[in-house]
Amino acid sequence: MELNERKKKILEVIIRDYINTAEPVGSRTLSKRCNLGISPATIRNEMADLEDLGYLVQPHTSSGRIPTQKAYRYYVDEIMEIRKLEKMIRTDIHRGFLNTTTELGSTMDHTARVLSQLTNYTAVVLAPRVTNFNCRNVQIVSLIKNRVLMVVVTNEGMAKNIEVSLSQDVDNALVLKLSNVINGFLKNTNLSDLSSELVDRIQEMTPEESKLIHEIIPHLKKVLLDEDSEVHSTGLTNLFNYPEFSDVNKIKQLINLVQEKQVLSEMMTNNNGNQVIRIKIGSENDNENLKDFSIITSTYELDGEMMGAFGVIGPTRMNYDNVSSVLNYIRNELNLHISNLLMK
Amino acid sequence: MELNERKKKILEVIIRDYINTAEPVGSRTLSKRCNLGISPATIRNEMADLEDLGYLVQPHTSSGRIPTQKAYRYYVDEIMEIRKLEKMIRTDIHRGFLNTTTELGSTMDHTARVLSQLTNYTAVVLAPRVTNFNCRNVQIVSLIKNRVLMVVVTNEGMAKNIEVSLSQDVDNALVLKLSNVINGFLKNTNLSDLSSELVDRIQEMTPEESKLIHEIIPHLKKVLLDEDSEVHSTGLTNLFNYPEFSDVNKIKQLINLVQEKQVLSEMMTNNNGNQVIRIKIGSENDNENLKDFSIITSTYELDGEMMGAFGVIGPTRMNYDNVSSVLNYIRNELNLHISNLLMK
DNA sequence: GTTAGCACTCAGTTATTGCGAGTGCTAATA
DNA sequence: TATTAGCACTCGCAATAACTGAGTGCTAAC
Repeated sequence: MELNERKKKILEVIIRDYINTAEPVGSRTLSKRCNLGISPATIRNEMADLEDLGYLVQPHTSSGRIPTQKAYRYYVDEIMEIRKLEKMIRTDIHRGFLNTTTELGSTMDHTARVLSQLTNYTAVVLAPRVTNFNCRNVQIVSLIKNRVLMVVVTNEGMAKNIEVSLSQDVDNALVLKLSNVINGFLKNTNLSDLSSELVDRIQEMTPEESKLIHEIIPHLKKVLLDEDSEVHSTGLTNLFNYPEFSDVNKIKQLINLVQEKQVLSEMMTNNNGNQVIRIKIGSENDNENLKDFSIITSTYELDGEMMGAFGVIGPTRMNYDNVSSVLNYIRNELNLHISNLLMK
Repeated sequence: MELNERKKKILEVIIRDYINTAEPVGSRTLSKRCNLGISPATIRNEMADLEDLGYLVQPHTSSGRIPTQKAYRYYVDEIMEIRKLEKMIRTDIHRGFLNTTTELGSTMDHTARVLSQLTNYTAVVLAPRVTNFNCRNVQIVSLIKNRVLMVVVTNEGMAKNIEVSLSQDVDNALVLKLSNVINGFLKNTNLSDLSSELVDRIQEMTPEESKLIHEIIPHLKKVLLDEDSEVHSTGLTNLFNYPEFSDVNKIKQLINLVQEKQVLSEMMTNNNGNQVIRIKIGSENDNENLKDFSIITSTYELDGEMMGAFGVIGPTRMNYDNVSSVLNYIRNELNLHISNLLMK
């Protein structure tokens, strides 16, 4: 399956050209562009070979060739290299991160914005999921009458808020009591372990407290397990400028995809292979709505532990090396920034 | 400018028909549909009159007529009536609100979803802005090292969270001190009045406290004044099904509009005329991006005071009476629900 | 005032043609 | 043997022409 140098070169030029123009590439254009000093006729022969091998197809008999998914995969694996970004862009990005506010959510938004600007595709960023971490403490703030706000804080200093209406009004004393009880069983437990059985183990509760706690737990669970709020995306309209998205149905498909935050979230976190930059091309994606797209993702970490993911969605005719290079750099920046923001 | 009964009837049928089909209405079709027992020829005469008066236009010489913006305005003002929704739908909506969780944000989301489902257009809901209310107290939760979370609670029991990184680490004692100081000047002040001068009036501060407070204030301002988080919208893709949105540019325009949350927010709250249901047709909208759309909005209240707004964006060929009727009912439900949720 | 009849208009569809970019094949060439 | 020039062929696409039909305005009769 190994291609000789010339075939490889020709394939590379075709892919690069098609990524830029979205037009099928013909032998004449190619002959001028690839600087190999070979005639269109020779190139035609090579192209026919590449077509036999499954790297190229013709949209119709008398047109130029376009790369197949297999070609993109070959390009990604064997040809392209992750570049170091230009100094100027690097410092731009770096400064941008320094200027972001101190809130986690806005850092995520910023990342998404930078990603979509630098790539001209749609960016998705997943914030760290609070349920991956251990609870340090829970603070309860009385709002009014029977409503309270619970603030769950992890050891790393991440916070999540849950509003709850209880079946009875609360006063300061009750807030304090509830607070003690909840802290009693949540402290230092992993937030994904939240279960009612856990609560039952606590013995020192009055019936009243027990009742209220059992009202609270479902809310707590629901909000903590809710993935939607962790998904930040931008640059949806970027894609509309590409000719492959002049079809309204494809746009619909895309919008639906981006709105299904849970699906996005799953898709970006299932990391098979442990590569730093993961590339899924067209039908390599499990999700049906993504069959026509490519997605490149990466992750950011804190003390070597995966915190979240981020990536870019675009057409299969995606500028793979630029996106990979950008992701690679952003990853470093994000790691840096997150470790300043959170602490283990 | 007053139209006689027959012209009025004809105009009504044309508008209704065009709203349903998006096709220009011809005299023959109309003659069958309007049951006035008049021939196409007569209708042609009447239509010519209506065109002269500015209520109708022909897309091209030999086609049927479509209503002008003036016609829609006439329809809205003089013809249509706000209906009472069917019993079944009413109870459906009512039950839906009862089932929403106790959190304000999710009530807003639910409202948006119901609106877009019932109207098949795009729904926008504005949550109450915390800056319209008086602060009851501020709670500070230490997150980690130099980071704290401030929870601002209003007298009505609304809460807003602000994450802040300070220039130095905080311990419990410092949190308590800061908490006292901030409560000292925020308690019972209107949250929009937040200014640095306010802070200067407080005398009993150590230089350290003063420094930290001055670090906090800008964040506080920024988050409290931020309107973006108050805007909930759904049903963007609903509009794509209408033939007027088969054009990608119009879709882009729409998406940009919905993403500019601040603009949306302003647009929906500037209430000139104090009507319960406000209808803006096409170019009646100030915003350039909305010139091709119609928007119907309403507001919800607590103790007679305006809390927020909600509404529907659609084509100028909008089903004005259905949307108005739905908004009218939702308004009541929302008022009810909000007064259960918040308290004055 | 209303209507039937008729000539006219014009967007949209279908059919026809010509163009051009591109191919595969073959025979000549290095 | 690999490369290339030449040539006939293919086929999408754009431009043009012809056709269709829904709808109009006008006029004359009712």
